[in-house]
Amino acid sequence: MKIRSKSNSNRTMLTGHESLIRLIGKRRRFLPNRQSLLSDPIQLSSSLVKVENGAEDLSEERNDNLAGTSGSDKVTCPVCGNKVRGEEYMINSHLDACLTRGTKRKLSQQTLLQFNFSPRSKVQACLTKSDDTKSNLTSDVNEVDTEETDSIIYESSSSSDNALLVNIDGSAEISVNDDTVNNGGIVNSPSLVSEIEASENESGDLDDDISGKILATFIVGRKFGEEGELHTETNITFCRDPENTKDPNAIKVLSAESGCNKVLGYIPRELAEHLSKLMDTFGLTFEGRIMSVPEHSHAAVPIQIWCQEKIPYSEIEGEKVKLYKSLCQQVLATVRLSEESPPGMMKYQQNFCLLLQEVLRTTPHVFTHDEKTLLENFLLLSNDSQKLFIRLYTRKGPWFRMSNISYAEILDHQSAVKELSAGGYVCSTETTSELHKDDFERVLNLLNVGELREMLSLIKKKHSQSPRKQDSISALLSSYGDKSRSLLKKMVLEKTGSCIRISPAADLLIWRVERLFFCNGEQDLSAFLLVDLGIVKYPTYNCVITDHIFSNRNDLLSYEEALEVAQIMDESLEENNSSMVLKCIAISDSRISSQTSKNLSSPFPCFSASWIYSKVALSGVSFLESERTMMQLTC
DNA sequence: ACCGCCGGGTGCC
DNA sequence: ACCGCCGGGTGCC
Repeated sequence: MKIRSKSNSNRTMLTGHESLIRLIGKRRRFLPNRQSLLSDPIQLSSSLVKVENGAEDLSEERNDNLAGTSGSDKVTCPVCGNKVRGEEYMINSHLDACLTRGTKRKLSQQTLLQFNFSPRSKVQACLTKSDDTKSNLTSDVNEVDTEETDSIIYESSSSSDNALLVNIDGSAEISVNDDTVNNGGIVNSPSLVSEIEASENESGDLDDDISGKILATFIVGRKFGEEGELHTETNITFCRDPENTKDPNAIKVLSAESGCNKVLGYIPRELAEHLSKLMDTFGLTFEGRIMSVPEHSHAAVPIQIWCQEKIPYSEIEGEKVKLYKSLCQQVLATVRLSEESPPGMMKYQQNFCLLLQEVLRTTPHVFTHDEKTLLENFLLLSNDSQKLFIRLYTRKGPWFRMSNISYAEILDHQSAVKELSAGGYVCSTETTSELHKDDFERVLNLLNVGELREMLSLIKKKHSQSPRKQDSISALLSSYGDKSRSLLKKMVLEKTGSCIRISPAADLLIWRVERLFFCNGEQDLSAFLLVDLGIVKYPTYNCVITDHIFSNRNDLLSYEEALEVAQIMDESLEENNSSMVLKCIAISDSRISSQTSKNLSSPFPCFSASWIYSKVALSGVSFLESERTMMQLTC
């Protein structure tokens, strides 16, 4: 293998590694195919020769991506702004170093490469995001000049970094078109949109004044107010809470009965965003009443609100009339949107179900019949079951002691487990006759140190009182050999009580659904919460899907397998495990050569297995090069 | 969630 | 262990 650069390639060990990390996203705790991948016999020595050649090709390809950087052309690093020599691994090393600086990764190398270093490449847009279905989001898919795209991308990404994680072999265009606006889309922030909307409002619809209208919404944030009994038909009033640290637009809900002193909760923030301006700027006051009282003390309470006052249009200036009407429209649109959410549903639950429905709607062709059934049936489960499943899915687990599980919003945990278990969504030690070895050890880990010590003391042996939990566990395991293992299992389960986990099948399937929905491995359900809390705001756009990212199930499966190899490579690089790095290179090499032209025909090459494997091989080779250089230096 | 915060588990540095 | 520290769970004004 040729050492490419005398001084620079060894400066960082991360060459190419960063882009691999981006492809992988969050590491999976369990790789379903880890064993089979690694036990697959591959001729290491012979394929390595090929890999060397392959690596040359790959780096050529990468340099092509860096368009126009042949020879000693200089390019401007988009991160630090410095001029960098555009040759060989210099750019990669530089970018890796730049991106690794600090702990926060705001920019992705891939994005940077595409948007800044390939000015001549044709653009093919892709849509990925749809996690904010509250907004009408438009991303047109068409070919545009890259220069133009660059500017759009940069503007948008400053306000919403993740929205444009567009990993296609090209780039993306976000456009806000007039249709969106006229459809009454909710507009959160971009001033561009508000202006258009304000100017095109005279379209004659009657939805521009809320005076006299009854709006249905909810009381939320009840845990922040005074706990107290609520009653249907109670009259309520509203009061601005500009001092609120979490949201300057906050609107308190007060009980009208008890002299307006009791804070019942707040208006949902999306609605308060607009209502507060109506209250502040136009002095509107609202009243309302409680429609029904939910069973859970923290659940949203359905209410109706209205405003009696009329705005005397003749007395205010034209500009203000426009603002007023636009605010009213936004309020009405927000209310309409929230009407779709069934009562008693938690937000995370709504989001999860929406994600499921969306994926079932857009990519049914990648699932087997059984998988589709499992997903569809989830939507039919009871509220309790859905909530419990989602809560557990987002936790680390995989095993949980039932005695440790308790959620305020779930009424009956036991029957939820029963239903989930019957549907194959969770496994329970109650219903599983024989625990697998790995599973047993994970369950054993659920015991705390005290409990473990207690168990150890039952054995006559003078145990060495090591305070370490892992020591106690291995002591226990070795005390009970294979023969008495079932006895140990029984004792442990007696201590833990009933334990449950998400079933491996459901776990894998939901992971796949998330991956399909977000088109990356970085985002998960928490992305919804981020939007709900207003921590990130995405621009308004519509998804126009022109092509399936995965044309069939097999493409998806081999892509997933490639991601597993990528993760193994990532882990191996991290722990400097050269032999495993070699192994991954060999796997990648054999996969690439067995499905050569596939990625060329795909409309979205970076969602192909070959693409992943090329990155795996590239980062592996870079690692080995660095290692070699280091060795030379130390000799 | 890239935050803050809380609260449990853990250990003799 | 009446500490610090680590790491998981959580968040809907």
